[in-house]
Amino acid sequence: MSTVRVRFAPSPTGALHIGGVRTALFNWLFARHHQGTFVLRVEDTDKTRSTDESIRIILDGMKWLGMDWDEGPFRQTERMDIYRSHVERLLKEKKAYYCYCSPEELDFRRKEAMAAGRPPKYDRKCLSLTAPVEGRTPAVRFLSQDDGETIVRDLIRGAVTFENKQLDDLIILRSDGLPTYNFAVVVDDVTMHITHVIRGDDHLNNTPRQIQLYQALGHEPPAFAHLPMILGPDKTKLSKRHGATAVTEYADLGYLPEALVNYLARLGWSSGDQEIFSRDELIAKFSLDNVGKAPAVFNPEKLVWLNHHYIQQADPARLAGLLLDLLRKDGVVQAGKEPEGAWMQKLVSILTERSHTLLEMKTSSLPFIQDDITMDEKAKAKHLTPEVAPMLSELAASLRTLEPFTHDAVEKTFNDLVNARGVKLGKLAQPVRVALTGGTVSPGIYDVIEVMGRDKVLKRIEAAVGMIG
RNA sequence: GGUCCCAUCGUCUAGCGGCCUAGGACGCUGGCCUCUCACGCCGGAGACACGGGUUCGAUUCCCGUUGGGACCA
Repeated sequence: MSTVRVRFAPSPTGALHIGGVRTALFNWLFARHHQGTFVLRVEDTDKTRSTDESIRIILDGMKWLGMDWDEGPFRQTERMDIYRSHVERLLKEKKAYYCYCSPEELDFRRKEAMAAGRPPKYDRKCLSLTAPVEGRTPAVRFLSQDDGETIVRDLIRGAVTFENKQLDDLIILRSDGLPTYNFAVVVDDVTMHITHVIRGDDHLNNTPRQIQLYQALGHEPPAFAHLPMILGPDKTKLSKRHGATAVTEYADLGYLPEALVNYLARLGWSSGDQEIFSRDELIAKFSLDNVGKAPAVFNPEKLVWLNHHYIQQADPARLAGLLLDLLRKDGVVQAGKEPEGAWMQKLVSILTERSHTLLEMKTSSLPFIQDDITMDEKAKAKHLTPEVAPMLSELAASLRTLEPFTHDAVEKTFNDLVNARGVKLGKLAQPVRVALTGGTVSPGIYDVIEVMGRDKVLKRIEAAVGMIG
């Protein structure tokens, strides 16, 4: 079997989109599974909408997700000579012809055809031309077959048949000298020796034309695999109005790349009942045979669940680093004045369990990092009442001299205190929690006290007592 | 409008003629655990779009209908 060569070919006209990432992922997994080559190609012929900034964002997104490429990134704008020489060849072989029709004329005739109930297909007016039309720059059209049918043998859909008479002579080179999408793709895939074209479903209708181009160019078409689309909750094509759709946004929202990869892999692909896949498992188990045909709705809740799972699995040192990045970004922590690494890891370890995203973790870390807390008035009214003040004072007194200042020792202090007073633990723990964090939700109170440290703890309990005053 | 694709719980999916009174996961929900919130554990509700065939037997094969999507303009 020949070596597998696949490609991902995004247009740099904006952010790296979730749908695009899934396509990239399946190509990447396919390549890695078969120990093949993964080519990255930037389809930037649309000069008005393509930007270098977009290219950078796309490459960053790929790197963030751990999808490395073996060749490229190639840019179509650097390959114009290649497209033109292929156009020349087709013209010479009479497989293409110049077309001088203006957009207005084409539009008029199209409407005319439709009004007459005929398919709006190019009428080959210019095919019979023997001399150039004065004062006009021609486009080049591909002379397609009008008899028989073209069959797309798709690895996911099976054989899909198109009648050739439905296909019209597509423009391969525009009058401004730029190749059209369908032509550039074919030339690129031929010259880059792509063996498997794995792409979105939205290109299935383009495929028969492309197959004809392969044939005209004298090349065997690659294998095709058309992936089902990813839809928004309203079952239409995923787009901006569905919320976050760019990979970078997920990074900013506090998602781990492995969570996004795992989630995207399971969108349209499955391996029995398994939900959690490591990168290596994905590579080992990925197969086009297990890709579904139906479009999939993007479900943010399941992504959150996976993210939570991967946060639990992640190395605390790594999480501490990511958390620090977020804190720095918000200006909560200044560069050069970061808390000690070991302490950050301890903090992370008590926050991990209830963090579904890094953003959540950042929020819950604030009482431990900042000098001041934001007091939730409702929590204060409910828990910081006059009758708990003496108990809080007593606790502060005990904690002032407690050695060692650890989870277990703090626990003993709490137990002694509530036993002596004959109250339930919650009667003490909740007021302390509110005093220390400003709210009613936090990790276990002994953990909170140990990690927060004696100074902050005493200061805040005393402040709470003062507030009850 | 034409062409093409698709159709299992709300969502992601398993199922490739009998193992299915349809399995798993997210979400929802009842309970347990418990210093709060989570986590975790145990339980529950919840789907084969419809109609014809084929077959001893259809979620599974074929046809049609309906519904959704994409592409071309």
